[in-house]
Amino acid sequence: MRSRQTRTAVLGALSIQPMTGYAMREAIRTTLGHFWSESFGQIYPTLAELEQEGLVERGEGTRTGSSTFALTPAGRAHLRTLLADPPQPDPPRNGVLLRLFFGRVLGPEACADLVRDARDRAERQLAGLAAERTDTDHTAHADDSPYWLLTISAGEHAARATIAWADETLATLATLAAEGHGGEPPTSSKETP
Amino acid sequence: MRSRQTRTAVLGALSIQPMTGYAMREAIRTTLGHFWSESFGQIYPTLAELEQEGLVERGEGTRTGSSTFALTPAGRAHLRTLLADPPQPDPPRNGVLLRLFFGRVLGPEACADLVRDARDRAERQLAGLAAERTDTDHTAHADDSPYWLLTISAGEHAARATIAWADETLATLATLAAEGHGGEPPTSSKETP
DNA sequence: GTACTCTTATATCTGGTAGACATATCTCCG
DNA sequence: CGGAGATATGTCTACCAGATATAAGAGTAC
Repeated sequence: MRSRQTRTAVLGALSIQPMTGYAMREAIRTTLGHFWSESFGQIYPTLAELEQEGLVERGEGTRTGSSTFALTPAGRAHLRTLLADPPQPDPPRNGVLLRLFFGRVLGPEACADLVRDARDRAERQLAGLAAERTDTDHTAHADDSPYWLLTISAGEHAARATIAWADETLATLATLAAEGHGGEPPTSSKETP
Repeated sequence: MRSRQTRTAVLGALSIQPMTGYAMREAIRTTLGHFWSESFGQIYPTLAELEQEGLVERGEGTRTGSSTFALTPAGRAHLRTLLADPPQPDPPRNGVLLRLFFGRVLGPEACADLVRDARDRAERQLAGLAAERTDTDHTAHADDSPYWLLTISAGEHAARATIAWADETLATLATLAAEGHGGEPPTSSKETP
């Protein structure tokens, strides 16, 4: 059985409106992008499974060979069950922190570059979320939008936290660099001088 | 070739001190746990690859059949290269936000439970990080510890952001519940009343 | 002193996933 | 009206995570 969380995302997307597999990927990428991701490799097999189980219905698409999927009543009931399941924790993987942890090998300046990049990304995300926030306010789905705004708010809190941490960290790294904890000698110098 | 980030984590761990595959998994789980994870399925094959390439050296372990791995000079140089690579963004997957996004189907009370759980987890993480912080201060690796503290600080910022967001969100959900946006009707009621 | 069990360490194996790739349909311009 | 590029759709493969099997050592009772 495919992961329950992917099924949740797929059924949830169809609970907003019927759509094709490709459209679903786009919707997930643009709207859920800051906290979720699915790839074709999951979406299509999952839709096929759900069709087998009678939880979604396949309809004609606009193009030959394409299909639009819609939620059946059974599918809607199943979605409620899935949403009530406890969330599965996903293993964290933060490439910036991994590099920073071994920062002594890399040196303070390179670490600072890394942190500045992360800060920039957070700023851009904050701007993107602000745009989404106004979009959501102007869009029709009045019953859903309060919940959508909660997820946007989560992204904003996280981004602001990243920015605050980055500023603190840059200050710390500056003093580290000044004190001459300059990391390991660069490759030009010998191991045994 | 196995993911460069896994190689980075493995070589980085050996840069602290030589260790066995099992010890490495433990070290990654306990020390890097709040921002990284690796499983045996990656660690052992990666170690074998790195040995082939002469980047690590296999030594005798304490038990029959066990091996201790140590960084070679070439391995240390390779680690520097890997750390300089730009971090790979990992696709986000936040189960709590996924459920909250479809919160209309689930109802405000169940959503509040979810958010309270997330808040509890963040509180516990904050406590754990505080413990790690004092540990790090008292441990020998003086050159590494400034960098380790930076990663701990990142975790603390993130956890505090989660707590602040949770408090805001719980207030919002309370008003939603009061206003009677009670989600979809429970399964007992009919679709067309 | 010896045999048995329980815990801990190590390695492999399987299902699931991400993203590259192949294919087909539209649209716009000549 | 025909063709080329853009866009939409679906499949395939290599890789990864975690569960599971296997083996060693320590402790305990007789």
